[in-house]
Amino acid sequence: MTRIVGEEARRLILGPADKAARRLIGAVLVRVLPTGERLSGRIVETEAYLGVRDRASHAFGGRRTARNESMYRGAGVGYVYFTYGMHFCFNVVCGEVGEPAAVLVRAIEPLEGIELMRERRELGARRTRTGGTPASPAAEKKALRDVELCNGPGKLCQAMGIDRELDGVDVLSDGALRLELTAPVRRLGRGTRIGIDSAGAWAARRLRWVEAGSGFVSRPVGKASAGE
DNA sequence: ATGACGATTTACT
DNA sequence: GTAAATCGTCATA
Repeated sequence: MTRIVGEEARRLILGPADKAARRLIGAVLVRVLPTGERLSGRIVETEAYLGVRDRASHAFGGRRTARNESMYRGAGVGYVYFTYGMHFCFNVVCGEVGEPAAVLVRAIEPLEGIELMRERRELGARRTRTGGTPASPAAEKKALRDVELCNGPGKLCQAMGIDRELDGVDVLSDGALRLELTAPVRRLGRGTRIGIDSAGAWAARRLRWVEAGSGFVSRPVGKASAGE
């Protein structure tokens, strides 16, 4: 399948975050490790963070700090932040320079490097549970299925090795983290964003997008479960 | 300097 | 369903 990269891709994602969030479904995210090994996956779930008026956005009200500086650097920049004391989340910035709009990548369908992803996820999970001490027999038996490797914003960062060092990189250049667009995905589902309950009326906006029918999303849309 | 909290994940009842 | 883990960031003082 034809991959759209570089400046052509930048033009396609530049604009309102809701539009960019839809366009990014189906795009391929590629991580090139320092060893040269490749990890990649198709984006199957995104959320739009519209800009300074969006109460759920880190840039709400024009807030601009060291943490969210990348959001202001223009379309194609990656915004990686650390949260809950243990997880990273990855966004693709889609606004003009100075306008902090971005798309949170919430889930990908693993394509390349699946066994490396599994190692990272299982090691990480063990470390979280035991604080670095030897794992219990039960923990050692823990085996993650493919569908559990990247079905959440923190999980995919752990699997792909995305951390603070990749904050601010241009994902439309040939670097350690690359974005390759494909033809638009037709079958989309939408729902409300997850984990933003304190955002008032903005929490009700349906700014979350998934590839319809994908089994690799963090949670299905369209049901009355928490977060919908 | 301090305290509250988070665009999450996991385990447990 | 609920709670714990775990710490950088930010607003307040």
